[in-house]
Amino acid sequence: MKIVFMGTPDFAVPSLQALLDAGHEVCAVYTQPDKPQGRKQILTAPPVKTLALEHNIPVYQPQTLKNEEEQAQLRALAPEVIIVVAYGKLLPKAVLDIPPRGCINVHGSLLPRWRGAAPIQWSVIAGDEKAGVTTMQMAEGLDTGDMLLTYETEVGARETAGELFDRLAQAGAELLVRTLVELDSITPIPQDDSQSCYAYMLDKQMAVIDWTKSAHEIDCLIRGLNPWPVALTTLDGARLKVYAAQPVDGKGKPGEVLVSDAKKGLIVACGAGALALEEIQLVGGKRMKSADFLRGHAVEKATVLGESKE
RNA sequence: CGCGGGGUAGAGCAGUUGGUAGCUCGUCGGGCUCAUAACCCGGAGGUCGUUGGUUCAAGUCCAGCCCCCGCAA
Repeated sequence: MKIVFMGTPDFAVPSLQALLDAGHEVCAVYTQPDKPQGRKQILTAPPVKTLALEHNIPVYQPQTLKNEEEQAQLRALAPEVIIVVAYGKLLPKAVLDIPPRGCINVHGSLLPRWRGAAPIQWSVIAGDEKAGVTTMQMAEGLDTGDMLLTYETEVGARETAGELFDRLAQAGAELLVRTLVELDSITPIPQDDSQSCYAYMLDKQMAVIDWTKSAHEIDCLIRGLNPWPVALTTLDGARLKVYAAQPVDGKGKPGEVLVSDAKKGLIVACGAGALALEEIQLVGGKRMKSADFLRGHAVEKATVLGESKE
């Protein structure tokens, strides 16, 4: 099938690869403009662009698809269908109407739950037992199109958003190829709007751990924010990132250090239960196991995390 | 030249006003114990990121370079 592919981050890469492997004619790839990244602000190409260039596929990186010129160009490519995977831009109706078979989107959640920008992370943060990928026939609106196929999987008790992300990216690619094969026989299912919820973009503010919450809730937050932006708290006023933790038994004032031992690591009380911090990182320092951390940093028992100390 | 922290034994950290490199853990050997992530005794292990400079003498001062990391984007 003659396809225009729109996508940007790592999540979209397996899908594009799968389309190519399946022998589809990807005549163009649309992706976000290169952006400066990292400490040195180096202009970096999105992962999808890199893959496209390797296959000598023309790459377009318009700022917007809302103007007539971009739409005309897209029309000239005459795609049968447009595949959208985490492109990062809303497609105007004029664009949705270009391909005869419409636009098909791969979304990282079990719609209508978690429409929006960061569905996978929110699945983990919310403690959902199941997550998945949905392909849908795109409509105007944010992830509101009729559903085509669904892939469902359990979220591992210790799984991080990053791990789930990788699994779903792969599953999404397979689901996409299957969707195209079965397109004619699939009956689109409208979403039940009353069951929908939104996965807003993650920001650093929500990354701050509220120790009055239960150990389980905090654990989900930590896993959901790994590998980015990573859950935060403070130790004696210094910013401390928590990459991984494990719920354990324990009781105390929320945020209080119950155990600080070079062998047992750090155990911190939560609103309900406690968390054994496994991997942490202090400002400027390297990321390490909490036991390693304690060999070089003295943490008094009864210290309270999350308090800004004078 | 966006701001800032850091590179010292396998790991994590100290190292004061420049003067022969320390701590905790691990590791090896021995001991104790019904037992232990327990305890006791002893040992091994370091070109102090790199290059050059100042000095009688530099991990410690100065300059350049490499690498890691946090913030901001």
